[in-house]
Amino acid sequence: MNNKKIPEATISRLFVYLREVTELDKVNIRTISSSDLGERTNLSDAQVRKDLGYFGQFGVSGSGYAVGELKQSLEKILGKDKTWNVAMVGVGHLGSALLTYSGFSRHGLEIVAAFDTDIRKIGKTFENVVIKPIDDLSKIVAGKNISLSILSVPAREAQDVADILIEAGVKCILNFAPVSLNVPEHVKVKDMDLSRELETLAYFVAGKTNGKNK
Amino acid sequence: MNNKKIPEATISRLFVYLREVTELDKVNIRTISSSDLGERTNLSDAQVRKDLGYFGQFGVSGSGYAVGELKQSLEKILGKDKTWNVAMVGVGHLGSALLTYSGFSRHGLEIVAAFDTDIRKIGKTFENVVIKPIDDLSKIVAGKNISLSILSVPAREAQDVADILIEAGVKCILNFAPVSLNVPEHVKVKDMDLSRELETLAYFVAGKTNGKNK
DNA sequence: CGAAGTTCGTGAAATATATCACAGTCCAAA
DNA sequence: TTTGGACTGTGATATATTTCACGAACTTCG
Repeated sequence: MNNKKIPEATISRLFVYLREVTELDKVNIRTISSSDLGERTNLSDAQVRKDLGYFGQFGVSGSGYAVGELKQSLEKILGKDKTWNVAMVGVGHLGSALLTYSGFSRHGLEIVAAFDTDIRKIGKTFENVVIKPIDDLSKIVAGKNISLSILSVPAREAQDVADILIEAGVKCILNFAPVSLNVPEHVKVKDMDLSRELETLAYFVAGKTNGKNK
Repeated sequence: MNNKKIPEATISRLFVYLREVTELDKVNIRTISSSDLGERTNLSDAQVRKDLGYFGQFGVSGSGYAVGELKQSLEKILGKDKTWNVAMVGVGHLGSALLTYSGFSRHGLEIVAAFDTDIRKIGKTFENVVIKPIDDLSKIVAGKNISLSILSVPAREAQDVADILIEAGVKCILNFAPVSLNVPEHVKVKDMDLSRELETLAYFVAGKTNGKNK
């Protein structure tokens, strides 16, 4: 194990490796080399080894990585023994879709509270989560020890809601609103700007391809 | 204007700048400096100037950038005079939420076709888009000149569907399925793995904060 | 008009990240 | 055991991206 700062991209890839070895484990594959794992994840063998190398030595020269062990190690590193409570703010189309999305809980992410300003939505239930008014956010977030949040409110409300979340003690925001949030140092935001991502992809194939003039 | 390869991150930020100058334009602010624009987007002034510098000289020493001109230039650079047809595959919770999401069309992204394998969904309409069977995908994608796609099918089907999309001529995939897609060189994929993003955020605040042991 | 103060544009430096390449380790087979 | 082949772990190298820093351009004001 070395002490260098670990790139965020490395952590993100670790989850991909974990996903892969979990699959391998299911089908009783016992061993995998960095190059095979790289092939399955569209990464280079060196990248795989380097990423894992930040956390210790998991491999065996000559044969590769023991799938079961690597899976356990990754789970340990990534805190898969933990469960995270998540607050959802903004229960529109996207928010309600995410509330009913079972993928989160499979990964130890439990949406335990949901909030909206729309009085017509308050009191409704999605997947056992009752929608509460934003005014209750602070109390509930503190009470349920929530440090992760998903923000899917309209752009114009996003900053205000983010401020409330942060004030309440939330440390991470997965931000679906197309705005640049201003947050203090200790809070991490990941922007999920769907239009922007799609447009950015489009940029790189434009010319070669077929957007239409308006 | 220089000829160096332009980072993808730069392009992505250009959309952010455009969003910002569009706001500024609405409220009749005529001029903005790189440092002010940086502050509004949580980026450094140098980053702003460098990004814009890839595409020419838009600024005026001493006063900054003319908002209207910069807006027009960015729109030009980013192909905002074009409209993109988008295919949506997989109309589950998430897919249908995205179909009814108006944010795309505001950005020149029109979802003009939607597909699913579930016979119960086929024929239903969301926002004027009729859900078609995957078997029709190839014909429709070619016919409507679609080069962008959103993939929100279950993980196990994702690669097969991606292959079909690519075969049909799609060039970009916004991939919500938690799998590493294998695609040819000329196709661009952006993974939107919501759980992974949230978990990656969580990793960096863990310890300082409060995931619970299972 | 000239001086003081802004702000841009951009090479150069710094930092971050990914790839290379190979010594050393391990396995399998005879 | 010994040999050949497979594979890891990791410094060194290469590439990519961001930040620095400063000359030149422009604006404003007296």
